[in-house]
Amino acid sequence: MGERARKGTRTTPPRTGRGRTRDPSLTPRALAAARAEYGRAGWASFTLDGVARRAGVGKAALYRRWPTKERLLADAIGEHARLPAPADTGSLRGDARALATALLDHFLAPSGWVTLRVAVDAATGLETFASFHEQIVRAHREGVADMVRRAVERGELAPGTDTGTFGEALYGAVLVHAMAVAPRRREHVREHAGEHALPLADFALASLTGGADAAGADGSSAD
Amino acid sequence: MGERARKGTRTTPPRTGRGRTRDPSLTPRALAAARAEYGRAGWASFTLDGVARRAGVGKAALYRRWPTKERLLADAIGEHARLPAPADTGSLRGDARALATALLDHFLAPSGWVTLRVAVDAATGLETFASFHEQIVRAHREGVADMVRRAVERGELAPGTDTGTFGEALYGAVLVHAMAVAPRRREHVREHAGEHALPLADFALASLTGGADAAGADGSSAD
Amino acid sequence: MGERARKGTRTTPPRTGRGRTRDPSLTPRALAAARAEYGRAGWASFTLDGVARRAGVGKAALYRRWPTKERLLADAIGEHARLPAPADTGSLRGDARALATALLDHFLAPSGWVTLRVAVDAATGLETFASFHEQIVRAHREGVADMVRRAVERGELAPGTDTGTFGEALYGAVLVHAMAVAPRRREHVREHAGEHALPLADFALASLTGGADAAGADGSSAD
Amino acid sequence: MGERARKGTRTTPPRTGRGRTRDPSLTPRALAAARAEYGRAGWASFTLDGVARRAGVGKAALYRRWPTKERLLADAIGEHARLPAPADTGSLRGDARALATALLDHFLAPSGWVTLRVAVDAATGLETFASFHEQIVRAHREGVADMVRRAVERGELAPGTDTGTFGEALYGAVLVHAMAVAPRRREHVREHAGEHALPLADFALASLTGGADAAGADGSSAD
DNA sequence: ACATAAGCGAGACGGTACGTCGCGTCTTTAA
DNA sequence: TTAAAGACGCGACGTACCGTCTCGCTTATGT
Repeated sequence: MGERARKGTRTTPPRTGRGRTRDPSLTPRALAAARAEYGRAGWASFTLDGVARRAGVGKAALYRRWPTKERLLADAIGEHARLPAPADTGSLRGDARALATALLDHFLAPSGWVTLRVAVDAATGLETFASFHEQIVRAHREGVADMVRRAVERGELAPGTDTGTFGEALYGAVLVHAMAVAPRRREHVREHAGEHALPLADFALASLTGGADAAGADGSSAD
Repeated sequence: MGERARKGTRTTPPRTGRGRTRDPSLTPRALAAARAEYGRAGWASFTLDGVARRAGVGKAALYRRWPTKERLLADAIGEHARLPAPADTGSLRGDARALATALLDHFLAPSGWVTLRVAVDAATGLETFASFHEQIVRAHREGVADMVRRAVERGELAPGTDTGTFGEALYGAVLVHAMAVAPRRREHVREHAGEHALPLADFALASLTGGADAAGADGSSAD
Repeated sequence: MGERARKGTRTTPPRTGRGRTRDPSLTPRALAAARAEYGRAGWASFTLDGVARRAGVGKAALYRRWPTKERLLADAIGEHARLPAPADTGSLRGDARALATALLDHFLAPSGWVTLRVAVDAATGLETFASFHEQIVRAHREGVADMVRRAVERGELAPGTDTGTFGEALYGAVLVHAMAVAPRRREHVREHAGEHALPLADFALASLTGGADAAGADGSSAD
Repeated sequence: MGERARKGTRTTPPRTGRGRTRDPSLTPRALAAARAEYGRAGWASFTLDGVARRAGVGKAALYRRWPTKERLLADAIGEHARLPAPADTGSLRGDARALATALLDHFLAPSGWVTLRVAVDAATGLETFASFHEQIVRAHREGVADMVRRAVERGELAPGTDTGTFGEALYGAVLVHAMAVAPRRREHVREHAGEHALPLADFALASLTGGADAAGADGSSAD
């Protein structure tokens, strides 16, 4: 998924075969230049002209690969501009804790705000971000659904357990927690992401398991 | 606090007397225009020319009051971007449900995205938004703490209950829920904010209270 | 007419009074820079970026005054980018010869081709040049009509003489004569514009007056 | 001359043998596309990308045949932008009228403006159009000379009649007449080219025949 | 027959200029 | 002195062409 997904953020490289092939060395050069420019003084110094000049590349070549400045930066800043998906650790609690830790690490990474920004723009309804919006929704909806399905198969949860609210609470708690971190403490907290994430995961789990019989009857997933 | 704080951010506050007096209606007009422009599409669409045009004001008048774009926005947002704070409804459940409903309504309101955008910008670490960052933290931290304190006083919760994670889960769940709403359904969901907010509040409460008395009666399927 | 007409080629400087007045020193600076850039290597080296840089001026200031590169150049190259109109010399022959000489000088001037180019574009039907088209038509139609009217009043021509064909023949002959001059000889011919123009004027006059008094004394057929 | 000259403008003409032979249909396709693009809005709209696209041809194929844009245009125009030459109708008046009609039709034709545009560019002094310039000169000079020579042989004109000014007046009058036609009337006027051309031809003839004895004596060459 | 070599449409490449827009400042007239 | 209006120098934006350079393919020879 990593490879394929990353490709997806760039423009259609459909390659029917016709025409000169895109220089494969150009993309990483551009990304490196983008990181360098961004690193100089943040978004304000992040100029496409600057990136192109530094990379020794034409602006057109950049626009051929990324539709907007933001998407270039997201790609440059990396893999992390994509919401983490749950992994299978063998137990529901393990899955939830791992997911919460990964999410917290993601949001606190230097590149994390790109995700947030794009998420907000996507939610705003800008047509450009429509597809990204779906990705976000799926990340916390289908992703969590899988996690819960595995738990049900293991017998950890009763069938029919509501997954929507659980996912929202889990992702949301981590998100708000990350946003509440003072800027200068972000790096420190990130290094101890696990410790911060544990209570968040456990809080969500407590409601899911402890309150299963109470809240499970109504399968209403408000949408 | 509003008055004092707002004045403080502007330049040379009073005037000794000579010459034309500053138009007192200009400042609020400019702030309203700033909010409108920012809400349109975020920082990218937040243009001083645009604000001046919309407010029917000269750019010089803006620079006479705020030293930078950022400060104008911070001042503009300070008033209306305040996250809803819990109210006292007489019961913890009532407080939580009211808060969740108010939050959801807030995030889904046309102006609600200003909060999110600024939150993101604040999380970015821009110095300009440092003060705003604190406000957000307080909103979900101290605000919820008050709510929980009241519940403890009522005997609904045991003393020493953890409030931080509860607040993060509650605010976060509502936030993610709002972000997951498809753009064209925002208005509709907002009109039924209560139905959507209930499961979110109850989910967070279940974990807090142990899930014993989680709301089972309502099988309301929002939407 | 010169002053007013030249102003007309620039964008509406209507000046209601509000706002900063346009820097009056900027226009001549820009025109000088335009001439310099154009002189470097002709149209190919005539770049708006270059003009702006050389003049120490923003591109926007240029676009505020001239709608297109071509119009800037036309203005820069000068007064001569406007078709000469007949003057009153006291006799029809004098008028015609003066007009032919002025026209030939105009077309052979370094700036003359701008007139031609715009004339062609205007004739093509491009909306932009619609008004310019009218000016050209008037120049050889009404202008010549005045000249003929004066001749009729003097008794040099019979009333009701056809002026349209005369004007077309006169302007056209000069135009084609100018176009036929080899590029490297343009300057030289221009210095002897009178000698070249005389036969052209006389030829047209001969047809108009019946050829009875065509100039025989100076039999110069230029080149 | 057409064949030889055209070949000369292209690069390395022949081919020893090896490799795929050049597509003989490509050159005319490219030239037609070039004319179409140039006719659209002149040099400004004359784009190699556009020519290639319209002709369904790769840019490299164009550069393989013509070293520069200018040379391609010159070649493209060389064929069709040729000014009409006088035909032998049996009488001077018939020749002149036929020529004027053909010229007017030419200038009013959708492709006619190519002649004008190139004429202007040629007059500009661009080296590229030097050869085209000569062609224009010959068209109205040698062509008309032939016409007059025939008239002299028929006894319609006295030997030694000045032909240069006559040609310039005739070609020029038609040219200016065509340029003065309002864009939306071009088609209509073109359908009645004969009626419009008659007075122009007759005007020039009147001067030539009526004023022959007055203006014919001089053989002086100014310059 | 089959390698060799050129031609072909397509289109990516590094550049340069385009015309527009926003910044933060400055300058005008009117109140 | 403040206000609205708007011009100013600057510089980034995203687009379009330039002339060059691969691509994968098609066509013609020469072996």
